[in-house]
Amino acid sequence: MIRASNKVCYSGPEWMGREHCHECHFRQLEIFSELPDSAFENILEHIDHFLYPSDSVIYEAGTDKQHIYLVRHGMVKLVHITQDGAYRILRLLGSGSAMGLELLDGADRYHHTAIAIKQVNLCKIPVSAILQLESIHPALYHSIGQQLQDQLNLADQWIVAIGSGHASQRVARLLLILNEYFSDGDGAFILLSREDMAAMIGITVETVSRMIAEFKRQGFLLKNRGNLYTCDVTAMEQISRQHLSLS
Amino acid sequence: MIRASNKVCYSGPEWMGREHCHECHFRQLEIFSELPDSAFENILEHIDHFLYPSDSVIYEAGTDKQHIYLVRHGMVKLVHITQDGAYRILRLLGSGSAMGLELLDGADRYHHTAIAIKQVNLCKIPVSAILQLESIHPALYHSIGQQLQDQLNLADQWIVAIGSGHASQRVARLLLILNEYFSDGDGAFILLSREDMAAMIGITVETVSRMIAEFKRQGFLLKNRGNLYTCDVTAMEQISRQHLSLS
DNA sequence: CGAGGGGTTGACGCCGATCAAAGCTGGTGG
DNA sequence: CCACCAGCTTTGATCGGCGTCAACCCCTCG
Repeated sequence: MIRASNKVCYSGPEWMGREHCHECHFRQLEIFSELPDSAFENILEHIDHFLYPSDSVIYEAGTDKQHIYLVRHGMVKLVHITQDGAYRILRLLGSGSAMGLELLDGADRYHHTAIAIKQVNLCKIPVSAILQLESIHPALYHSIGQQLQDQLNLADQWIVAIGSGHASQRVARLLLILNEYFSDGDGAFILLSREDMAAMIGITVETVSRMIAEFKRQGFLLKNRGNLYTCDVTAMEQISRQHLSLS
Repeated sequence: MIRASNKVCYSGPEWMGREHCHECHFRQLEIFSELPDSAFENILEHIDHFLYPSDSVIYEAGTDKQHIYLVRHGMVKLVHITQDGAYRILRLLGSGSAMGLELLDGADRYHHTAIAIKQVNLCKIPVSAILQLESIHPALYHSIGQQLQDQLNLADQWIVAIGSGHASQRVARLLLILNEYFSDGDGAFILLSREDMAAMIGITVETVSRMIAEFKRQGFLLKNRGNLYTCDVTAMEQISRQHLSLS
């Protein structure tokens, strides 16, 4: 069982102010893309813009209740922690994703804990501002519905990816997901910690380590620079279908 | 690996007509509960009402594209089938749930295959009718967003339930879900086929059978009548946290 | 330089996949 | 009414993969 790591940090995020909102790509974020300029004039004053360092907690399940968050840049994990301390990563969110949408549908608390993986740049928007915007611009409903649908698709894909197969297959599927959704322009992605990978695909840290090490030895996983890696997509796709036997 | 069973039946559903809509509890279905009576006058003529027998296919991934479905009564499994024939059950839907909502958010095909488990009573509604209703009554956006949120919660719960733990724990969690969401007034629920359970929690048919048989022997799972069972919730909760060792 | 945390590797035992066979049950036809 | 059959369930035997525990390596930071 994977337990919550003690490496999380609760240090406060850096406040980036509000004046950035006018010129920022805010408007290109998915959920606002359909709205006219006029919609923002009275609403911007309520939106804060923050920078969260790696491993910092953005919100915890059951707290706050007042804001939803939009990821402008970076990478966030949504985590479920059970009473006995086991923790599972439910999904990864990147640029353009929204967090905390459950508050818009009558939930009285966050359903997950959100933790930054890479440094995260995000906007914090009061629920009341969203509700107000919705009533004036029904197009926002579409965008939020789209977000929910996207996350549902992610969750479904996750169930398929992790719900069956041997350890090598699950790790291969995880690498394919990282490659597809979280790679930079060069097709390189940050390799997560073994602990995070284990918490995502439901196997132990040691087994993840063995698989990753084996992939490296076989040349399927190559280090670029720093913690950036590229993977052999063809090989991974084959392994994701057919077990790679060690020994 | 669980393969698609050949027991599915493609026999056509029974058409129940349209005249039932006026007096039926249609209006109590979640996604329409907020609309006024007047909203339905011009829309009812487009809504069909069907009865699907057990094991019949309601729709297949990639086909039709024109309708969403509302479950009035019964039980449906949403299934994902991979190219190589492996199949997984993503979730179970009961009364009040909607299927095919992905068509409202720009998807050009169904994302899953929907198959009746028990006999299913449902309404088939053209996408165009929903879009038309939405434009007149924005309250419908709320209901559909709520549906999406509910299904996202289900998927999240599923990931937690099946993504980790020993076989006995997974079976226990599955029984708890059946008991909570799919039991009748007496707290009794239909025990699914071993094959369906296996496809849901990612283990083999034989292992599921061993666990269920053991639960019966220990008195944690009791037969009421027919295929209706009740389970010892306390025992299941304990097992769901701590492995039950055979032998 | 030592301490500490993450990653890697090894040894071992258990759990569950796999293959095989026998029991059960509901449906069909004689 | 019973024999029979097909499909599902249960049970057994075996084996491989992965969890578990432990040791060691490597890198970073104080």
